[in-house]
Amino acid sequence: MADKSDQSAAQGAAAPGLPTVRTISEIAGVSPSTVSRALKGDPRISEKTRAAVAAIAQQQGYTPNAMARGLVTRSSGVVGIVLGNLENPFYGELVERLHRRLVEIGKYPMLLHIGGETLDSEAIKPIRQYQMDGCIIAAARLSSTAAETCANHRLPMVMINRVARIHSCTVSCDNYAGGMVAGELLLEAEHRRIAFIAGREDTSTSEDRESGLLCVLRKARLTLAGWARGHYTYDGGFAAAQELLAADPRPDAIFAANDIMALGAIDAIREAGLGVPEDLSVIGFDDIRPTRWHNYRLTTIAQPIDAMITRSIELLSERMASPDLSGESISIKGEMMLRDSVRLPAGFAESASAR
Amino acid sequence: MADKSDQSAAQGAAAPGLPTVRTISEIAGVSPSTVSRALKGDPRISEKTRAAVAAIAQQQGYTPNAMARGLVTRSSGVVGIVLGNLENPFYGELVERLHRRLVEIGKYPMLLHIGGETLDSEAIKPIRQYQMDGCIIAAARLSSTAAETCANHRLPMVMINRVARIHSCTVSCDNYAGGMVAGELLLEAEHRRIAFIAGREDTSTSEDRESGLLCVLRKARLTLAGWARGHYTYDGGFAAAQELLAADPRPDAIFAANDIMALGAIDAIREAGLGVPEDLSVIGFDDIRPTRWHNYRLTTIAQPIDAMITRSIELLSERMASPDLSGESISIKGEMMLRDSVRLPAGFAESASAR
DNA sequence: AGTTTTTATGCAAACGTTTGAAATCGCCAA
DNA sequence: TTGGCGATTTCAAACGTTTGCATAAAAACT
Repeated sequence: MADKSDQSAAQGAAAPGLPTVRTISEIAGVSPSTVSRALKGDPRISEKTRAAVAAIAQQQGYTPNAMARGLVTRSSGVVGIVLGNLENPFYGELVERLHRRLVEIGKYPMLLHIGGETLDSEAIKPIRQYQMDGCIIAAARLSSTAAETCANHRLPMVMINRVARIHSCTVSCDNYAGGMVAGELLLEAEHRRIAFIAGREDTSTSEDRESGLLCVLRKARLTLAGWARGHYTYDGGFAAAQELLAADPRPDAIFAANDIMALGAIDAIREAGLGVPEDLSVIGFDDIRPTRWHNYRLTTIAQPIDAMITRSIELLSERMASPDLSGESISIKGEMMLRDSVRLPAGFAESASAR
Repeated sequence: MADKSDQSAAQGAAAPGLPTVRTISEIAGVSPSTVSRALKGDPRISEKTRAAVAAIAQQQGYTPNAMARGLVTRSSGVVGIVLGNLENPFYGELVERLHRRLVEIGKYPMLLHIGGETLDSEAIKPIRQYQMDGCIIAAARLSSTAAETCANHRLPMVMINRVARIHSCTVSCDNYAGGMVAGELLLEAEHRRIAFIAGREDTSTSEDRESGLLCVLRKARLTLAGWARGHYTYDGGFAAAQELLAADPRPDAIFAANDIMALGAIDAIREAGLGVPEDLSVIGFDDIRPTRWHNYRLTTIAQPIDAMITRSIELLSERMASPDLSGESISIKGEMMLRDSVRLPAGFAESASAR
């Protein structure tokens, strides 16, 4: 009794002292190392003590200190994430599911950056400070020094929705194929004057989607009936559409490099007194939630977000296990979501459907 | 090419050995403690050595290991954040700015949870594991055990957009006043049959906005001309509006507890062949981006996001400095954004304006 | 010159965990 | 009885910082 109160006084003197591995070890009457091993199921520990330790840990509400662990294992359990502009709901949907999957594999996401800008070395400082285990980058570019830093650190890294200039992993939608599918649909709908609204400059997603469209047009011996830049924003899409509508003859269909620009385009078209799809068809890319809003019902190519995340997590996990695996690029086909913004040819009752 | 391989070899030689405080101390010919103090500007260190150490640290690309530091200072530099459903763009805007402000005060945000559900003790585990310095919670509830855990830890915590049941800090828009302003505007526009679309059950935001409206109606000796629940989603708002329109006589104005439901309501009204604002006025709450889309131009009460974040960061900082400060609740008035979804009375040319 | 003060730096012990190597204990065979 | 083996457990040294206290050197008083 004397020794017990003594002990708890010694330990508990610091009042809100959370239980540590030492606390548990003293209660269980074993050494700290045994506690550590018992809790992670090391086969060297007898079942009896394992159970005893586990019970005490549970009862004391013990949780290992991730920083102490990280310090010695040199793995923090933290994964950095970088997101594109959240004005685009696509990234909201992405981060929501990404978060869930990361937690499932025992990693916690730390926000490194949000927004479209290029990542400088300041932005990625926490990667080193917190010895992050890896990094997932959605739609942003790294400055060359930032990329170099990551490479030097052998930081496992996967980029979503952006093909890599640098040696690393990439998961994206098959943008080229998506562009082709969009083009084919518009041709089938008997459009001949097809215009394109591009995203931000120098982004592979926009360029590939455009290339896919151009490929189909070329086969049909057509050329683009208009081209404007919409910067991946609603306002940009709106302005781009206005510009395109000013042409004579005006286009009879618009393919926008993403949904949010397509929505802007629809509004511009309607504000000009024209109808979608009666006067112009519009098709987008991503399949964000607002495309399903009754005012729009935008036909679009859906990015396979879940599949993309699954693959990203796989690639990342593999590289966290063995950092020297080489870079890999995965592209996944998107799915056409037929809604009401494209005037369909009479006999068009294909398998494709959308809700 | 030769120099390139050379460089990478030089880099890779010391390969996994990042510079530590010891590396710097050896180069500088001082002790590790001096380096530590020099780098954080301890006045006991002479200016000369301070400069020398800083130069070497800079040149070696040294960054202190946050985990080692956190272990001894018991402050990790990590702040947990919890977000509501990102389908609502409000949270996207919030997190984007919140991130920026946190980084400014040297804290890094770790994502604890995204979505509307109640936080259980599993979800907040990282708070203890990573010894987080604080936590910012937007629009989610804590389970009672989770709340208890936070309280036990004296975890500095501020809730945004949700008034606290538990003892903690709260920053929100003045929802009651906002509801009144909305009601007053609708009355001034000579509406007499005003309906309300509520959010999720048991959320103070929705309830307060409704109370504000009711207060104004009562003063005008009116009662609610309809009430439906929209669960804070577009689809919910759409369905709620359909329900409200079925009444006879139907309402001539709808106040939705948030913008995204209001947008759904507008679409439902239009789909019913009615016009906004010719046949019904609609007013929302939040001022999310899509309210500015040309198809909607929704009149709404803007939440003062920047001010709310500023205050949140202040409250949090204060409590990280002295954890025993008592809880505090701040509510900030929102601003009416006049757009086109409310039919205005002829002589209405007030100062209020919106772009 | 001796004593006190100031100023600048170093020492060593933490923080909480993991982990390779060493130690203890039965137990069996030689 | 001794040696050896296998199964458990403990020891002690890391990991990279910070920080109270001691120390050394220099400066300022008697």
